[in-house]
Amino acid sequence: MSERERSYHHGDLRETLIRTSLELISEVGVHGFSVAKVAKRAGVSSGAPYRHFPDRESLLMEAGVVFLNGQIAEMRSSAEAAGSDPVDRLASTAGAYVRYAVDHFIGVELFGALRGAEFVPFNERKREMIGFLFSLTQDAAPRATWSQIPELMDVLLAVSQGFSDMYHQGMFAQTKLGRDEAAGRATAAVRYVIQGWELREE
Amino acid sequence: MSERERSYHHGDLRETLIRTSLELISEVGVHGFSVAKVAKRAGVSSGAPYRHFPDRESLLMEAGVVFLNGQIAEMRSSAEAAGSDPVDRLASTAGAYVRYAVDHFIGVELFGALRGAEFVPFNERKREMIGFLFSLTQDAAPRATWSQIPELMDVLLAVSQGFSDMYHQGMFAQTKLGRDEAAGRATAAVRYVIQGWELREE
DNA sequence: ATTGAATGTAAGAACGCACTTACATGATAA
DNA sequence: TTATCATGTAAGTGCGTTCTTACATTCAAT
Repeated sequence: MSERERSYHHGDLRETLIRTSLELISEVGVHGFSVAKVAKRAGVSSGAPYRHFPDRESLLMEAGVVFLNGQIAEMRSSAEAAGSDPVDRLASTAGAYVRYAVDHFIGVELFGALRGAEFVPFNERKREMIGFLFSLTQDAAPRATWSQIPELMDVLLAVSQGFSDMYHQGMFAQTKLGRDEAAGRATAAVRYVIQGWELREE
Repeated sequence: MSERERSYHHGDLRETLIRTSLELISEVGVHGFSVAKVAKRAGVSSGAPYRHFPDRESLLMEAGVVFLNGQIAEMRSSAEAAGSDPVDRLASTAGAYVRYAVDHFIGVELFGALRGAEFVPFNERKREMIGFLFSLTQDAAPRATWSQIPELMDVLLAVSQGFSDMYHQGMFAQTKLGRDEAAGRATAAVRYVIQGWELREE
């Protein structure tokens, strides 16, 4: 493979560029992502990516799709590992969300950059994640009506995304917070939210 | 004043640039902020801002300070208006946080851009806000130990910041969410968190 | 073996950016 | 009035960006 990477024709540049994009983003953030940097890091000329992606956004979107795939997979396996209690499953999933986002240095900005109807595969993955969270939330809050579930889910998403972004931007009151601590706080916060929601007055 | 703005010497360019920066940011976000755009919008040459600010970051920081001042003021008056119940005060403050952030289109990215010891006035305002939230949290969760308060406060910040950023990036499950609805959900979420936290097992 | 398509390179156009320099203007104070 | 200084302008430097164009190389099918 490393021999192939040295030859004139790379052989697998498309996938390499996507992987390299995620690697770059994990260091400089979505905001610092650029086609030129990715190309340089992949050891290829700055025009080469345009043989595989029509423009910058398309490459970013493909990377975003791979990111969401990985995040969803982590969330699913984390829910599985949490056992059968629905609140455990939901809380654990939120922790996985934060861990994955922190590890990849990807925050809410990705969703801002790829908002719009033109990013079809990304939107599909987004819907998949939302559907998964929806069913988890449904199980964890069985008293919730059909219209309350998205509201509750938005709270849980806000907590998870908030922790990810705050970590990502060094915004915690007491710094020195590790990845797993941040994720742990998110799982605890989800429990608080669910428990507090259960005893609201309607 | 409009006469003054037309004359060769503006007369109050420094303050105008700060106001214009916030106006620009509220439309294009912190990421889209640039000295050139601010200068153009203020009707002044692109070099003029450098008579008042040494570099881009300094202007951004001054705008950030004004933003935080306004946000803190809104939070304080919102807490005041909420009455004497400490949970009401805290929840209402979170709503004010979200409303102000949404109105100004400023999210967690600002804290990322202005992280660092060199931004002294900004850090002072940050500390002021944290101190205010700390005391509110303390009142709302009287059972919390000294070390638990920052943890709980981080959850509340994550919720508020998460709602702001998600709104800001169009990331809600059901869109068509207005500013006040987003803020309302944040206040509700804070209540859930506090109530859920109160009945945790230690 | 030859040819054509896919995929790489090198170079550069066109742009926006932060910031600088030389000069112009106008307020202020002697 | 005149000199000084703060504050504006015009123009430009240098960089990084996206994306294009003309050409080079290699692979694959005939």
